[in-house]
Amino acid sequence: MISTSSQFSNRSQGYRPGAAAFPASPTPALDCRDLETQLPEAKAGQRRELKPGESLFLQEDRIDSVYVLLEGWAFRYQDLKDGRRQIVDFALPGDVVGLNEAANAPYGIEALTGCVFACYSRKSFFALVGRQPAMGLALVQMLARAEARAIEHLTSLGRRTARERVAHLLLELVTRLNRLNLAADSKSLDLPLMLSHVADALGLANETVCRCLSSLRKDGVLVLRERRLKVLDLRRLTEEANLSEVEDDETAVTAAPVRRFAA
Amino acid sequence: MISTSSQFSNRSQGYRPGAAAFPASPTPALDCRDLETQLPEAKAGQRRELKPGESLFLQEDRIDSVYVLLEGWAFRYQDLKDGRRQIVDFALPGDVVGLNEAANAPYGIEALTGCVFACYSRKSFFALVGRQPAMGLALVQMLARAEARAIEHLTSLGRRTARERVAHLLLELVTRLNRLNLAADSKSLDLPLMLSHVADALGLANETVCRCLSSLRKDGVLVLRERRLKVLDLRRLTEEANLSEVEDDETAVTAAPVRRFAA
DNA sequence: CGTTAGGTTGACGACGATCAATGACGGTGG
DNA sequence: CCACCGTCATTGATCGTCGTCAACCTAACG
Repeated sequence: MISTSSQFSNRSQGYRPGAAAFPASPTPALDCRDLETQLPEAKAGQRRELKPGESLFLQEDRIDSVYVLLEGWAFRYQDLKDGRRQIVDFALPGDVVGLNEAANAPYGIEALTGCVFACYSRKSFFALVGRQPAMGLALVQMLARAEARAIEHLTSLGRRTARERVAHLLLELVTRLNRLNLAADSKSLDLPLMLSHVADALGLANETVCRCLSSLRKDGVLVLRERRLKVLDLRRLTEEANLSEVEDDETAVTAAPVRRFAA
Repeated sequence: MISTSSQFSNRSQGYRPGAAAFPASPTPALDCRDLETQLPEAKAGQRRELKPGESLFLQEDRIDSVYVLLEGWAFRYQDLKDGRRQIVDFALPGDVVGLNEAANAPYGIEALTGCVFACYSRKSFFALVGRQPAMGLALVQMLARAEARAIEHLTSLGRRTARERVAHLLLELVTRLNRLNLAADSKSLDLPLMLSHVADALGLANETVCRCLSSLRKDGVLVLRERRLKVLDLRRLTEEANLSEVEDDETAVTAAPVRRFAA
């Protein structure tokens, strides 16, 4: 192989030189976590706390509430009869679960870290959101981003190689965490993921994920160890991810992060 | 080959003997096509007609309208730079596209058959839907079904074998067409799909799809030839599909079809 | 008829799954 | 303190599913 690990610095500089001029973010600087801080009548919303590994609900459970994830990471998954598991997506603070589903959920939700959810009845959730136009807009845009992610995820599983899938998922998570201001800095952040989570999200075996990560490390793209991800070469990572033809500026790592109200 | 076409009848009988007692469908007997028939003020909605292979919009196009598919089949897809294509889902009459997306769509929509769409501005669409509670409910349930399909699709690509994927997709389409009363009978129906569509939807090569279909035919499960699908053994097909742990009754083939208003 | 698009089948190889062994780490109890 | 254990990460060896390449077939059409 080619020696790859000796020249990080010249790569990590200069990513997207033109990106300094990215447009001012048109997204409202709030998300559904702000229901509570914005609207006093939302205070009634009950809390639900989960420890890592606990479930918010199970596949087939009846869902009558809407949950806003306030803190922590969770994931949606679907199990097959033979024990195979597919992780559908990861939920980060500000994400809403239980919104679209009628009657019985076709999937379960499990906490990855300690989680805090705000619980609303469907009716009161919509009433609250409707009370503030900016909140409705934020919700619609959040759902649109979730759908875009779902489609990219589908494309990953259908048409990307193992290495591309791993790169793509990590890039997605870096992007989302940066948007939320949850990254230590824009290149280094904590991911509460085990290999098996990545594998179950990407339709791969643990060993394959491990090999891809080793190989990406060997090539100087990133380092993922002990729940900590360092992106060494963001441009390379973006190339490795093999994004769809046209990638929204919205989803670029450099997008303006959400500014929190009442921090 | 083995002769496969000689014994349909004994198989197609007797599927789910207990299913005669399936509950009365709680779903409202209408979908977004009924916006026009139900609400005179919706007549203003413009039409857009597409021939097979034409695009409603392309990946990256700016979407400002909501489209209700009135007739025909279409599909959403995403392309990678290297030319690989992933079909995200198929749209059937009554489905709505352009609803969730903010700004630029991360995918394109292409007509599979001749298609007729009703076009609404986002605002007027929501205004119309809001005018009739049953319509809002129908819309929410349609979206919930679409999401459930998306998750099953994701699970297919991530965790099902090629044969399972093919069986699963065909079962899904049979189910949807039956619900819409678009099947000649419940076991035989027209699918305007080429091998490449199935392959692109399932993340497989054309040849692999072809082999799976041959093998399913050899095993007496189904016959797909010349755009016509005959399900010979629905129970077997369901097993082959390797459904997720708990399958909603809602999605069973035997579910009550939508009753159309003002046919 | 020739041409083309799509479907079918075979041969072969590659990517990733599986199986297995080992290592690193943290917790627990002696 | 250290042996013991369980969990998870890592690496190697081997195997199988499915992708790729190629040839051929069929039907539609000009």
